[in-house]
Amino acid sequence: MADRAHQGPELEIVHLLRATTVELGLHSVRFAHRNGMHPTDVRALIALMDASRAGEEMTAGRLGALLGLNSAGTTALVDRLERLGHVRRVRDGRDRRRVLVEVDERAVELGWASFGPLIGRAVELLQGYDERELAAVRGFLDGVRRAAADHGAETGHTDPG
Amino acid sequence: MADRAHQGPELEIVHLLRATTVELGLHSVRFAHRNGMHPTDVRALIALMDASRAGEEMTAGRLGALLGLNSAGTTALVDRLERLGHVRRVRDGRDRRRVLVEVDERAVELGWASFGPLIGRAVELLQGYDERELAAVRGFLDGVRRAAADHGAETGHTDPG
DNA sequence: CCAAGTATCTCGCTCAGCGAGAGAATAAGG
DNA sequence: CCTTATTCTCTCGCTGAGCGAGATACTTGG
Repeated sequence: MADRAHQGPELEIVHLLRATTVELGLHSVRFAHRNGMHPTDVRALIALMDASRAGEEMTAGRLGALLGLNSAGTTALVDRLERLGHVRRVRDGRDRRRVLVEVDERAVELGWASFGPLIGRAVELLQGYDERELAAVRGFLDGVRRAAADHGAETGHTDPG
Repeated sequence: MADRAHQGPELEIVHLLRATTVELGLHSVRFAHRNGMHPTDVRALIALMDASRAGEEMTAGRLGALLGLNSAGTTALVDRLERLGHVRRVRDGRDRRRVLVEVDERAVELGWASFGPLIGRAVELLQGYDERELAAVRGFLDGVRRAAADHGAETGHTDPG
Protein backbone atom coordinates (compact mmCIF):
# COMPACT_ATOMS: atom_id res chain seq x y z
CA MET A 1 0.00 0.00 0.00
CA ALA A 2 2.89 2.30 0.67
CA ASP A 3 3.99 3.60 -2.70
CA ARG A 4 1.44 3.08 -5.36
CA ALA A 5 2.48 6.65 -6.04
CA HIS A 6 5.60 7.52 -8.01
CA GLN A 7 5.73 5.17 -10.95
CA GLY A 8 6.48 5.72 -14.59
CA PRO A 9 4.94 8.11 -17.05
CA GLU A 10 1.74 6.03 -17.17
CA LEU A 11 0.63 6.89 -13.67
CA GLU A 12 1.59 10.47 -14.19
CA ILE A 13 -0.82 10.63 -17.11
CA VAL A 14 -3.59 9.01 -15.10
CA HIS A 15 -3.04 11.66 -12.48
CA LEU A 16 -3.19 14.28 -15.21
CA LEU A 17 -6.52 12.90 -16.39
CA ARG A 18 -7.86 13.30 -12.88
CA ALA A 19 -6.53 16.84 -12.65
CA THR A 20 -8.18 17.62 -15.98
CA THR A 21 -11.57 16.28 -14.91
CA VAL A 22 -11.30 18.28 -11.69
CA GLU A 23 -10.47 21.43 -13.63
CA LEU A 24 -13.35 20.86 -16.04
CA GLY A 25 -15.64 20.38 -13.06
CA LEU A 26 -14.48 23.65 -11.56
CA HIS A 27 -15.07 25.35 -14.88
CA SER A 28 -18.69 24.16 -14.77
CA VAL A 29 -19.09 25.24 -11.16
CA ARG A 30 -17.76 28.71 -11.95
CA PHE A 31 -20.14 28.98 -14.88
CA ALA A 32 -23.00 27.89 -12.63
CA HIS A 33 -22.06 30.33 -9.90
CA ARG A 34 -21.68 33.28 -12.25
CA ASN A 35 -25.21 32.71 -13.47
CA GLY A 36 -26.85 32.02 -10.14
CA MET A 37 -27.15 28.31 -10.77
CA HIS A 38 -26.17 25.03 -9.17
CA PRO A 39 -24.16 22.21 -10.74
CA THR A 40 -27.33 20.21 -11.35
CA ASP A 41 -28.86 23.08 -13.28
CA VAL A 42 -25.83 23.21 -15.56
CA ARG A 43 -25.97 19.46 -16.12
CA ALA A 44 -29.65 19.89 -17.02
CA LEU A 45 -28.89 22.66 -19.52
CA ILE A 46 -26.19 20.54 -21.14
CA ALA A 47 -28.59 17.59 -21.43
CA LEU A 48 -31.20 19.90 -22.94
CA MET A 49 -28.72 21.34 -25.43
CA ASP A 50 -27.59 17.85 -26.40
CA ALA A 51 -31.16 16.77 -27.01
CA SER A 52 -31.94 19.92 -28.92
CA ARG A 53 -28.86 19.44 -31.10
CA ALA A 54 -29.92 15.88 -31.78
CA GLY A 55 -33.37 17.14 -32.74
CA GLU A 56 -35.06 15.29 -29.89
CA GLU A 57 -37.76 16.58 -27.58
CA MET A 58 -37.04 16.52 -23.86
CA THR A 59 -39.78 15.91 -21.34
CA ALA A 60 -39.59 16.78 -17.66
CA GLY A 61 -39.55 13.13 -16.67
CA ARG A 62 -36.80 12.16 -19.09
CA LEU A 63 -34.65 15.03 -17.93
CA GLY A 64 -35.05 14.02 -14.31
CA ALA A 65 -34.19 10.40 -15.12
CA LEU A 66 -31.04 11.50 -16.95
CA LEU A 67 -29.92 13.49 -13.92
CA GLY A 68 -30.97 10.89 -11.37
CA LEU A 69 -33.66 13.04 -9.76
CA ASN A 70 -37.11 11.94 -8.65
CA SER A 71 -40.20 13.70 -9.88
CA ALA A 72 -40.32 16.22 -7.05
CA GLY A 73 -36.72 17.20 -7.56
CA THR A 74 -37.27 17.45 -11.29
CA THR A 75 -40.19 19.80 -10.84
CA ALA A 76 -38.07 21.98 -8.57
CA LEU A 77 -35.21 21.92 -11.10
CA VAL A 78 -37.41 23.00 -14.00
CA ASP A 79 -38.97 25.65 -11.74
CA ARG A 80 -35.52 27.12 -11.08
CA LEU A 81 -34.50 27.08 -14.74
CA GLU A 82 -37.81 28.57 -15.77
CA ARG A 83 -37.55 31.31 -13.15
CA LEU A 84 -34.15 32.24 -14.59
CA GLY A 85 -35.64 32.30 -18.07
CA HIS A 86 -33.38 29.52 -19.36
CA VAL A 87 -36.18 27.11 -20.28
CA ARG A 88 -39.86 27.12 -21.10
CA ARG A 89 -42.53 24.59 -20.12
CA VAL A 90 -44.65 23.56 -23.10
CA ARG A 91 -47.53 21.07 -22.86
CA ASP A 92 -47.10 18.27 -25.36
CA GLY A 93 -50.04 18.37 -27.81
CA ARG A 94 -49.94 14.62 -28.51
CA ASP A 95 -49.85 13.55 -24.87
CA ARG A 96 -51.18 16.29 -22.70
CA ARG A 97 -49.86 14.76 -19.49
CA ARG A 98 -46.33 15.48 -20.62
CA VAL A 99 -44.44 18.74 -20.28
CA LEU A 100 -41.78 19.46 -22.89
CA VAL A 101 -38.84 21.47 -21.61
CA GLU A 102 -37.39 23.79 -24.24
CA VAL A 103 -34.13 25.67 -23.86
CA ASP A 104 -34.20 29.39 -24.47
CA GLU A 105 -31.93 30.52 -27.28
CA ARG A 106 -30.12 32.94 -24.95
CA ALA A 107 -29.31 30.12 -22.54
CA VAL A 108 -27.75 28.21 -25.43
CA GLU A 109 -25.64 31.24 -26.32
CA LEU A 110 -24.69 31.63 -22.67
CA GLY A 111 -23.49 28.05 -22.61
CA TRP A 112 -21.51 28.43 -25.79
CA ALA A 113 -19.90 31.62 -24.53
CA SER A 114 -18.55 29.66 -21.59
CA PHE A 115 -17.85 26.24 -23.07
CA GLY A 116 -17.29 27.13 -26.71
CA PRO A 117 -13.79 28.59 -26.32
CA LEU A 118 -12.77 25.57 -24.27
CA ILE A 119 -14.04 23.20 -26.93
CA GLY A 120 -12.38 25.27 -29.61
CA ARG A 121 -9.06 25.10 -27.82
CA ALA A 122 -9.34 21.33 -27.46
CA VAL A 123 -10.10 20.95 -31.16
CA GLU A 124 -7.11 23.15 -31.99
CA LEU A 125 -4.85 20.93 -29.95
CA LEU A 126 -6.07 17.86 -31.78
CA GLN A 127 -5.70 19.44 -35.20
CA GLY A 128 -1.94 19.30 -34.72
CA TYR A 129 -2.13 15.51 -34.34
CA ASP A 130 -1.68 12.84 -36.98
CA GLU A 131 -3.89 9.79 -37.33
CA ARG A 132 -1.92 7.59 -34.95
CA GLU A 133 -1.84 10.23 -32.22
CA LEU A 134 -5.58 10.81 -32.55
CA ALA A 135 -6.14 7.07 -32.26
CA ALA A 136 -4.03 7.02 -29.10
CA VAL A 137 -6.04 9.77 -27.43
CA ARG A 138 -9.31 8.21 -28.54
CA GLY A 139 -8.27 4.78 -27.37
CA PHE A 140 -7.16 5.97 -23.96
CA LEU A 141 -10.27 8.04 -23.26
CA ASP A 142 -12.63 5.37 -24.49
CA GLY A 143 -10.81 2.71 -22.50
CA VAL A 144 -11.06 4.71 -19.30
CA ARG A 145 -14.70 5.49 -19.98
CA ARG A 146 -15.50 1.83 -20.46
CA ALA A 147 -13.53 0.85 -17.38
CA ALA A 148 -15.42 3.37 -15.25
CA ALA A 149 -18.77 2.22 -16.64
CA ASP A 150 -17.96 -1.49 -16.30
CA HIS A 151 -16.68 -1.23 -12.80
CA GLY A 152 -19.80 0.60 -11.78
CA ALA A 153 -21.95 -2.20 -13.14
CA GLU A 154 -19.66 -4.88 -11.76
CA THR A 155 -19.86 -3.56 -8.22
CA GLY A 156 -23.54 -4.29 -8.26
CA HIS A 157 -25.22 -0.98 -8.83
CA THR A 158 -28.22 -0.74 -11.11
CA ASP A 159 -29.28 2.67 -12.23
CA PRO A 160 -32.12 4.21 -14.21
CA GLY A 161 -31.10 4.58 -17.79
CA MET B 1 -24.66 28.43 -34.28
CA ALA B 2 -26.69 25.79 -36.07
CA ASP B 3 -24.43 22.80 -36.52
CA ARG B 4 -21.45 23.07 -34.28
CA ALA B 5 -22.20 19.37 -33.98
CA HIS B 6 -20.96 16.81 -36.47
CA GLN B 7 -17.46 17.83 -37.45
CA GLY B 8 -14.32 15.82 -37.93
CA PRO B 9 -12.68 13.38 -35.57
CA GLU B 10 -11.45 16.25 -33.37
CA LEU B 11 -14.86 17.16 -32.06
CA GLU B 12 -15.75 13.55 -31.66
CA ILE B 13 -12.79 13.17 -29.32
CA VAL B 14 -13.76 16.27 -27.35
CA HIS B 15 -17.17 14.74 -26.92
CA LEU B 16 -15.52 11.53 -25.79
CA LEU B 17 -13.53 13.46 -23.18
CA ARG B 18 -16.76 14.87 -21.84
CA ALA B 19 -18.36 11.42 -21.78
CA THR B 20 -15.33 10.11 -19.91
CA THR B 21 -15.46 12.83 -17.26
CA VAL B 22 -19.18 12.17 -16.83
CA GLU B 23 -18.55 8.45 -16.43
CA LEU B 24 -15.75 9.06 -13.92
CA GLY B 25 -18.08 11.36 -12.00
CA LEU B 26 -20.75 8.67 -11.91
CA HIS B 27 -18.15 6.19 -10.69
CA SER B 28 -17.42 8.52 -7.76
CA VAL B 29 -21.10 9.04 -7.04
CA ARG B 30 -21.71 5.28 -7.00
CA PHE B 31 -18.78 4.80 -4.63
CA ALA B 32 -20.16 7.55 -2.41
CA HIS B 33 -23.65 6.09 -2.44
CA ARG B 34 -22.50 2.57 -1.68
CA ASN B 35 -20.74 3.84 1.41
CA GLY B 36 -23.42 6.20 2.66
CA MET B 37 -21.53 9.29 1.58
CA HIS B 38 -22.01 12.36 -0.57
CA PRO B 39 -19.82 13.56 -3.43
CA THR B 40 -18.21 16.17 -1.21
CA ASP B 41 -17.18 13.50 1.28
CA VAL B 42 -15.47 11.53 -1.46
CA ARG B 43 -13.65 14.62 -2.67
CA ALA B 44 -12.52 15.17 0.89
CA LEU B 45 -11.22 11.62 1.23
CA ILE B 46 -9.32 11.95 -2.04
CA ALA B 47 -7.74 15.20 -0.88
CA LEU B 48 -6.80 13.55 2.41
CA MET B 49 -5.29 10.55 0.66
CA ASP B 50 -3.32 12.83 -1.65
CA ALA B 51 -1.96 14.77 1.30
CA SER B 52 -1.15 11.61 3.17
CA ARG B 53 0.66 10.18 0.16
CA ALA B 54 2.65 13.40 -0.15
CA GLY B 55 3.54 13.12 3.53
CA GLU B 56 1.71 16.32 4.42
CA GLU B 57 -0.54 16.98 7.38
CA MET B 58 -4.07 18.13 6.64
CA THR B 59 -5.88 20.50 8.95
CA ALA B 60 -9.63 21.04 9.03
CA GLY B 61 -9.28 24.55 7.68
CA ARG B 62 -7.05 23.57 4.78
CA LEU B 63 -9.38 20.77 3.81
CA GLY B 64 -12.35 23.11 3.78
CA ALA B 65 -10.47 25.63 1.68
CA LEU B 66 -9.52 22.94 -0.83
CA LEU B 67 -13.17 21.95 -1.20
CA GLY B 68 -14.53 25.47 -1.20
CA LEU B 69 -16.43 25.10 2.08
CA ASN B 70 -16.65 27.63 4.88
CA SER B 71 -15.76 26.73 8.45
CA ALA B 72 -19.26 25.61 9.41
CA GLY B 73 -19.53 23.35 6.41
CA THR B 74 -16.07 21.98 7.06
CA THR B 75 -16.95 21.10 10.63
CA ALA B 76 -20.07 19.30 9.42
CA LEU B 77 -18.04 17.46 6.76
CA VAL B 78 -15.44 16.23 9.24
CA ASP B 79 -18.26 15.28 11.62
CA ARG B 80 -19.79 13.08 8.92
CA LEU B 81 -16.51 11.44 7.99
CA GLU B 82 -15.65 10.90 11.65
CA ARG B 83 -19.06 9.40 12.36
CA LEU B 84 -18.44 6.90 9.55
CA GLY B 85 -15.05 6.09 11.00
CA HIS B 86 -13.17 7.25 7.91
CA VAL B 87 -11.15 9.97 9.63
CA ARG B 88 -9.92 10.91 13.09
CA ARG B 89 -9.66 14.39 14.64
CA VAL B 90 -6.27 14.89 16.28
CA ARG B 91 -5.30 18.10 18.07
CA ASP B 92 -2.05 19.48 16.69
CA GLY B 93 0.54 19.47 19.48
CA ARG B 94 2.47 22.43 18.09
CA ASP B 95 -0.56 24.68 17.64
CA ARG B 96 -3.40 23.51 19.79
CA ARG B 97 -5.98 25.61 17.95
CA ARG B 98 -5.60 23.38 14.93
CA VAL B 99 -7.27 20.05 14.31
CA LEU B 100 -5.43 17.57 12.13
CA VAL B 101 -7.65 15.30 10.08
CA GLU B 102 -6.17 11.85 9.62
CA VAL B 103 -7.57 9.22 7.26
CA ASP B 104 -8.25 5.82 8.67
CA GLU B 105 -6.31 3.02 7.02
CA ARG B 106 -9.53 1.17 6.19
CA ALA B 107 -10.91 4.20 4.38
CA VAL B 108 -7.75 4.24 2.27
CA GLU B 109 -8.24 0.57 1.45
CA LEU B 110 -11.90 1.23 0.65
CA GLY B 111 -10.86 3.94 -1.77
CA TRP B 112 -8.27 1.75 -3.46
CA ALA B 113 -10.76 -1.08 -3.79
CA SER B 114 -12.98 1.21 -5.80
CA PHE B 115 -10.52 3.38 -7.69
CA GLY B 116 -7.50 1.08 -7.84
CA PRO B 117 -8.84 -1.23 -10.58
CA LEU B 118 -9.80 1.78 -12.65
CA ILE B 119 -6.35 3.29 -12.30
CA GLY B 120 -4.79 -0.07 -13.04
CA ARG B 121 -6.80 -0.41 -16.22
CA ALA B 122 -5.79 3.08 -17.34
CA VAL B 123 -2.13 2.30 -16.72
CA GLU B 124 -2.49 -0.93 -18.69
CA LEU B 125 -3.90 0.96 -21.64
CA LEU B 126 -0.98 3.36 -21.60
CA GLN B 127 1.59 0.60 -21.34
CA GLY B 128 0.73 -0.40 -24.89
CA TYR B 129 1.71 3.06 -26.11
CA ASP B 130 5.01 4.24 -27.49
CA GLU B 131 6.68 7.51 -26.54
CA ARG B 132 4.99 9.60 -29.19
CA GLU B 133 1.53 8.31 -28.34
CA LEU B 134 2.09 8.98 -24.64
CA ALA B 135 3.18 12.51 -25.49
CA ALA B 136 0.02 12.99 -27.54
CA VAL B 137 -2.25 11.93 -24.66
CA ARG B 138 -0.28 14.00 -22.17
CA GLY B 139 -0.30 17.05 -24.41
CA PHE B 140 -4.03 16.88 -25.04
CA LEU B 141 -4.99 16.42 -21.40
CA ASP B 142 -2.64 19.09 -20.16
CA GLY B 143 -3.78 21.50 -22.86
CA VAL B 144 -7.43 21.02 -21.94
CA ARG B 145 -6.61 21.35 -18.26
CA ARG B 146 -4.81 24.64 -18.85
CA ALA B 147 -7.58 25.92 -21.08
CA ALA B 148 -10.20 25.18 -18.42
CA ALA B 149 -8.11 26.82 -15.71
CA ASP B 150 -7.24 29.87 -17.82
CA HIS B 151 -10.74 30.50 -18.96
CA GLY B 152 -11.94 30.33 -15.41
CA ALA B 153 -9.45 33.00 -14.37
CA GLU B 154 -10.10 35.05 -17.49
CA THR B 155 -13.83 35.24 -16.93
CA GLY B 156 -13.13 37.12 -13.75
CA HIS B 157 -13.59 34.65 -10.96
CA THR B 158 -11.26 34.79 -7.95
CA ASP B 159 -11.21 31.79 -5.74
CA PRO B 160 -9.81 30.97 -2.34
CA GLY B 161 -6.46 29.41 -2.84
C1' DC C 1 -1.56 39.98 31.90
C1' DC C 2 -3.89 42.11 27.88
C1' DA C 3 -4.91 42.72 23.04
C1' DA C 4 -4.96 41.18 18.47
C1' DG C 5 -4.95 37.46 15.39
C1' DT C 6 -6.09 32.67 13.96
C1' DA C 7 -8.48 27.96 13.96
C1' DT C 8 -12.41 25.56 15.01
C1' DC C 9 -17.02 24.95 16.54
C1' DT C 10 -22.18 26.26 17.56
C1' DC C 11 -26.53 28.22 16.17
C1' DG C 12 -30.10 29.42 13.09
C1' DC C 13 -31.19 29.63 8.45
C1' DT C 14 -31.82 28.61 3.21
C1' DC C 15 -32.64 25.62 -0.25
C1' DA C 16 -31.74 21.11 -3.19
C1' DG C 17 -33.59 16.74 -3.25
C1' DC C 18 -36.52 12.77 -1.28
C1' DG C 19 -40.92 10.05 -0.20
C1' DA C 20 -45.70 9.95 -0.44
C1' DG C 21 -49.50 10.87 -2.62
C1' DA C 22 -52.85 14.02 -5.33
C1' DG C 23 -54.44 15.52 -10.09
C1' DA C 24 -54.86 15.21 -14.83
C1' DA C 25 -54.50 12.82 -19.03
C1' DT C 26 -54.10 8.47 -21.80
C1' DA C 27 -54.90 3.43 -22.70
C1' DA C 28 -57.32 -0.92 -22.34
C1' DG C 29 -61.58 -3.64 -21.70
C1' DG C 30 -66.19 -4.03 -21.31
C1' DC D 1 -69.44 5.59 -23.96
C1' DC D 2 -67.89 4.45 -19.12
C1' DT D 3 -64.78 2.27 -15.88
C1' DT D 4 -60.24 1.01 -14.30
C1' DA D 5 -55.35 0.80 -14.61
C1' DT D 6 -51.36 3.29 -15.95
C1' DT D 7 -48.43 7.25 -16.77
C1' DC D 8 -46.70 11.91 -16.20
C1' DT D 9 -46.32 15.96 -13.48
C1' DC D 10 -46.99 18.63 -9.47
C1' DT D 11 -47.84 19.64 -4.19
C1' DC D 12 -46.68 18.92 0.55
C1' DG D 13 -43.79 18.02 4.39
C1' DC D 14 -39.36 16.61 5.58
C1' DT D 15 -34.07 15.70 5.80
C1' DG D 16 -29.67 17.30 5.45
C1' DA D 17 -25.57 19.97 3.10
C1' DG D 18 -23.72 24.32 3.30
C1' DC D 19 -23.82 29.47 4.60
C1' DG D 20 -23.34 33.74 7.71
C1' DA D 21 -22.58 35.33 12.16
C1' DG D 22 -20.69 34.93 16.22
C1' DA D 23 -18.82 32.18 20.26
C1' DT D 24 -14.76 29.74 22.01
C1' DA D 25 -9.99 28.25 22.51
C1' DC D 26 -5.34 28.83 21.58
C1' DT D 27 -1.08 31.58 20.06
C1' DT D 28 1.78 35.55 19.51
C1' DG D 29 3.48 40.12 20.58
C1' DG D 30 3.66 43.90 23.74
